[in-house]
Amino acid sequence: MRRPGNVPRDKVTISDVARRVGVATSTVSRALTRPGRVSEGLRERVIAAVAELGYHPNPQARSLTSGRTGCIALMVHDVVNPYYLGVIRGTQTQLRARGYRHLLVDLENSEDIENDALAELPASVDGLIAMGAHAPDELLVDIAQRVPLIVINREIEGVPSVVVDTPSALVEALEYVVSLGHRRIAYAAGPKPSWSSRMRWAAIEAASIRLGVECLRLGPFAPGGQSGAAAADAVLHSGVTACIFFNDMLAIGALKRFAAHGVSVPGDISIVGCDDIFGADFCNPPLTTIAAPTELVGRTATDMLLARLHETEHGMRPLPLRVKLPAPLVIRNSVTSARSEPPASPRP
Amino acid sequence: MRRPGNVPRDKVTISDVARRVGVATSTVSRALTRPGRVSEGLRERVIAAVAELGYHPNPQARSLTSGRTGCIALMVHDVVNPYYLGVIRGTQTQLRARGYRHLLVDLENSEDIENDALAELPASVDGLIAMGAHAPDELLVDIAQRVPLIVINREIEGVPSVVVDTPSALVEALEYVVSLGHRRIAYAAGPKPSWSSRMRWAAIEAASIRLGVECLRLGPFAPGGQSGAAAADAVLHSGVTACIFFNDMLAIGALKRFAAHGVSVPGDISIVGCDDIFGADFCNPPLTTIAAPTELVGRTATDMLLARLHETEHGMRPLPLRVKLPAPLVIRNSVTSARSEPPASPRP
DNA sequence: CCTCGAATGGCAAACGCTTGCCAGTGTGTT
DNA sequence: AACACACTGGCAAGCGTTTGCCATTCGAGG
Repeated sequence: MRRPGNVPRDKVTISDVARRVGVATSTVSRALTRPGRVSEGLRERVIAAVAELGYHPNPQARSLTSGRTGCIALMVHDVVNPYYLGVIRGTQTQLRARGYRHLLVDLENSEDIENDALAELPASVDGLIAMGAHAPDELLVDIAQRVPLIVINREIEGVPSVVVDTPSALVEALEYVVSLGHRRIAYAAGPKPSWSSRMRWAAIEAASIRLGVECLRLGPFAPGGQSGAAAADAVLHSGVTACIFFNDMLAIGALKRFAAHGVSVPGDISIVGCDDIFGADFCNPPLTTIAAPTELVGRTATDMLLARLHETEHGMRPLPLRVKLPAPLVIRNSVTSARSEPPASPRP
Repeated sequence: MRRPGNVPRDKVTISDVARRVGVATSTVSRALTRPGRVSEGLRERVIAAVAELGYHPNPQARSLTSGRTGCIALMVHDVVNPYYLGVIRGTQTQLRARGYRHLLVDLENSEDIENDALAELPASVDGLIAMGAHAPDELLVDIAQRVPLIVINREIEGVPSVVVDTPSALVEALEYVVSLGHRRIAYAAGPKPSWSSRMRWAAIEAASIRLGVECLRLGPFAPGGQSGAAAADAVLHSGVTACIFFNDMLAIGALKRFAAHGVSVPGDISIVGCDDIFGADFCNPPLTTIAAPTELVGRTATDMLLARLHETEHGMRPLPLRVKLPAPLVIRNSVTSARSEPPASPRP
């Protein structure tokens, strides 16, 4: 499949194809993008010429006229957090299947970057999926009016969203922990602006009151692994016998710290994570956690976005604005019965 | 021609700015993109008008004429593999700093998708970073002539590359394992078309001959976690006392299988992984592995690509074609001295 | 004073494609 | 036979920028 003279092939444009077939460029364009708008025979001849010439439509030119870029942006707060992996895969798969491209925007945990992205992106993509955005509601609502937007793990009036129902599962987790005899429990909170963390705490707090157990709120902690150490220390000093962590990153980070301090999990302290990220099943001990259906989240968000895109085109009726996906509590080995006495202070 | 879709007509274009300032659009364009081409005073007035009107250049139109898209694609074989996380972060950071956008293309482990991507992408991006590409050399060389391309973890005549020197570290690992008394060792290979896996095996094989130990080649195995189980079984049946795995995904997958079979690591069998992915440090036991500097890999590849882009523009001298990054062997707890006898056969 | 060239800004032609509108051709209906 | 109309394809006007080239201005050297 080598080309004559191995000279870089000149750009072949739609008019080359048109000339080859002996029709107008508009006809080629329609043959390629409006199935049914041209006769089948012509269409085949066009396809043949396209293949023969090795024609690839220029996406820039295409989007300049059509106003569509064929590109969807996914904003995540921190690619390095494996939590996003599933979501990325989910959106990617779905997008690819529908012929869209995937712009991944890593916010690197920075609100400045988030603001920049939110300002620049709407002009270059057909739609936006924002995950764990920290921006204020109004900004997001504003953006949603200019470009189809789906937010993940956050609910805003007027912006379609998909959230995973971790609060319910967290309540279940709390009940489970309490049923094992724990009476003093902590919640290691995620970042202040995190909608998820607020929801999680609200659910846990309410449930702990209902169950008549004491539940402390620790933190906030950054969601990265290093903060896990700080969280672990806070947990230790709080004197609780069990702790629910905002997410698995934190929990795993804490696990390492506990190990370093010689604190046994779940012997000395029981912990439950959240999200069931990569690693939660093979850390030591394997983490009892809430399994977020991340890939499904990605697929669902993408479907909603795509549906929205086509809704505009075909004047369909509005689609569901909010989807809440269930997340099962998965019990592994990081929780056990409370001992009769509070845990010893950290050993050397 | 009506505007497509029913987009609110609030688009501010360059001619709005031009009108506001009282100059031609070409002048606005130059004020914005050719510093020094217009007088400083005018430039400031343009900037002011831009801010006042809330003008954002239309990226599509811009790239149509300029031929630049401001977009770089990163192709990875499987986003779900945490190995890529660091690389993604590295490219992302660097790209952002230089004002480029980041198209993430997940190949979903499919060569079809890889081929599609390789065919479509060059038209829509300014440059390409391909990680662990399976495509034949010629195709990659061909593409490299049309669009700046950097390959990661693969070396091809005529295509700039950055590779991690895992083979050297693997030799070191082998020496380490042998020094601990192991004499029958296995290498659980990665996918057939993987350049990395071939290089790794070549290095290990040569070293094992030099060291006078027996080294079996098992596999190939897909790099995903599930294949770890198959790999574990193969290892068990091969009767070796130690195994070096193509990567940590495989090793961790095997670890789970070993645990399920009641085979102790490193008691019954010693294992070493490769890459030091997220999780390698907190699995059970923590994995002795080769720490690939993934984020550095991403940054380096990006720098090379960007340099190449500007080299073309400014006629600079050619840049380094190949970079090889060292990867340290990190010793944790999955390797121990060989027992005097070969391990027992798998227990139920 | 004249000439020359750097500095500055404008004109208009692309860039490659999509799409509203129109014209020519059949086919079915009355 | 006349008419309506669906079906095809072509024309040409953009889409919002960039950029090659030309015109003007202005200061300095001759």
